Amino acid sequence: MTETLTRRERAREATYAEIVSTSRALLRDGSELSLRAVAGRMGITPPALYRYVASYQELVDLVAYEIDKSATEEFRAAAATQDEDDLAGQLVCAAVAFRRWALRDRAEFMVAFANPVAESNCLRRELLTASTSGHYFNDLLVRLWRQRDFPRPDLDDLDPRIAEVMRDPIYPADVSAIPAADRGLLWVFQQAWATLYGTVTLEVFGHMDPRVIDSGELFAQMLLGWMPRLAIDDPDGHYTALLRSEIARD
Amino acid sequence: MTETLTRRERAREATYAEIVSTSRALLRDGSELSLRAVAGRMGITPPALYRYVASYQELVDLVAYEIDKSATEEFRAAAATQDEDDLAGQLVCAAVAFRRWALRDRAEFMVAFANPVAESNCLRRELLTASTSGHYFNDLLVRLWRQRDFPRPDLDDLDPRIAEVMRDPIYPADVSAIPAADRGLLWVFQQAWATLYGTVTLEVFGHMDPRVIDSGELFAQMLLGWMPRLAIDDPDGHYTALLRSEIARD
DNA sequence: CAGGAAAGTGAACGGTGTAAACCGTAAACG
DNA sequence: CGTTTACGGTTTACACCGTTCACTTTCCTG
Repeated sequence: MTETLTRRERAREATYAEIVSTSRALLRDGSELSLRAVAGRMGITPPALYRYVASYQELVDLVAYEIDKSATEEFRAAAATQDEDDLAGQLVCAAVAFRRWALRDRAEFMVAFANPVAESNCLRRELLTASTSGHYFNDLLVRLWRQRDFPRPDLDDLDPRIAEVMRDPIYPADVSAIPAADRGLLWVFQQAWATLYGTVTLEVFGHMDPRVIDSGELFAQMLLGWMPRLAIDDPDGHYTALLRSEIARD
Repeated sequence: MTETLTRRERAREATYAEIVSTSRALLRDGSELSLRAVAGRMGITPPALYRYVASYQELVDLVAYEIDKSATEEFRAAAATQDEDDLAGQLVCAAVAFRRWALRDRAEFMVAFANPVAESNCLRRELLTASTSGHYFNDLLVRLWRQRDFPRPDLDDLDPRIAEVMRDPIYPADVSAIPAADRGLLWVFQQAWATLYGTVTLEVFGHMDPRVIDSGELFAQMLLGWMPRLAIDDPDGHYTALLRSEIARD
C-alpha cells in the first residue's frame, strides 16, 4: 500500500518527522515551542524551517495533529486492557487515559486541545478537523450503542439546526456508515465529549482547588453521571470500581 | 469606609487603573497584550511598568482579576432582569450571560479563565483565588438551595478528601456562613461550575462544529440537564423558554 | 552532462520581556 | 525649614522571538 517514494520525498518526510519529534521533545522539557528552538535542536538555521511550514501557527497545527494521533494510541492501549466484548470497560479506561495523559503532558494537551482553532485556510489544518481522538471515541460510542442500545434521540425531535449538522457532519469518514435514522447518536456523542473535554480542561488549567483535582473525584462524578445515559447500570459496582482504580493509577 | 490616601497613593492607584484599562482596550482591539504595547499606549517607557508589576505574568494576573470582576457585574446585571424572588430565573440569566460574554470577548475570557494558574507565589495572585465570579455563582446557588431545598450530599457520604475540602475550602469569605452540615452544597456547586466552565471553554476554543456552537444547543442541553438536580422542574416550560430566548439574544 | 528545482545559509527588520545604571522631583523627617 | 530618602521615570542594552530576502550549495532529472 505504501507508495514508492523518491529519495527526496523520503528525506522530506523524515525531516517532517524530525520537526515533530523535536517539537514534542521541547514541549516535554518544559521549554517554549518556537521555530528558533526547534531549528536550533535540529542543527539547522531558523529560515530553513520555512521550507516545511509556512508559519509558526502552521508548525503548531502540525504538531497538534501528531500529538492527537499519538495520544489516541495511548487511549487505545488503555482500552485494550479490557475484554474485547466489554465496550463499557473500554470506554471507562479510554476516558481515564485521556485525563491521565492530559494531566501528565500538560503542555502537549494545551497545544492539541486548548488551542483556539483559527480561520481554516491552512492545508494541514483541514486534516485536524478530522480529529483522530474524536474519531476513536465516537467509534467506541457507536459500538457501545449497538451492544447496549441506550436511548438515542430521533433527528426529528432535535433542534433543526442540530439535526442538519447530524445529517451532514464535519467528520465525513467513518460516520457515513451510520444510517440516517441513527444519527441522533452523534448528538449524544457531542454532549458526552463536551463533558469529558470540559472537565479535563478545567483540571489542566487548574481553575479549582488543587485537592479536588488531585482526588479525581470531579472527573469520576462526571463519568458516573453519564453511565445511566449509556445504559451502563453497573449493579455490582464493577465499572465504578474500575473507574476508581484507573483514576488512582499514577 | 474609603481610607484617606496620600497624594502618592492616589496617583499610584490611578496608574494601576490606567494599566488595566489600556490592557483591556488592547485585548478588545484584537491586539496582543504585551508590556511594550501597554507602555506605548500610556505614553510611557516599557521598563517604567516594572514599578507596578514585577513581570509580564503579573500583569496578566492583574488584568485577569479585574476582567473577572467586571464580567461578574455583567452577570449580575443580567440576573437583575428577573424577579427578585425568582432565583432560578436569575441563575439561568447569569449562566447565559457568562456564555454570551465569553463568546463576545474571547480574548478577555481566555486571559481570565483559559489561563493556566501558575505557582502561587505572587501577591496579587492570591486575590485571584477568591474569584469574584466564583463567589457570585456560589452565592446564587446557596440562595437557590434555601428556596428550593434540592438534594445536597452529606459530607459523610462523600470521598473523605472531598469532604475535607468542603470543610476547609480555599475561598474563606462568604462560604464560612454555611453551616458545616450543609457544606455538601459546595460539592454541588463545584460540579455545576465544572459543567458551565467546561462547556463555555469548549465553545470559545471552537473545538467543535461551528454550527453546533452557533445554535447554542450544546450549552442549552448542559443547563437543562442540570435543572432537575436543582429542583427546577419547570412544568410549564417557563425556564426552558427563558433559557432559549436568552441564548437567542445576540 | 547541463539545467533547474529544492534545501539550507547569512544578514537583517521589527517585535517581545527584562535587567542595570542613572536622574529629577516629591514626599518624609529631624 | 533644609536634608534625605524613596519613588516614578528614562536610557541603554541583552537575549529571545517570527519572518523576509538574497544568496549558495546540493542533488535529482531530462
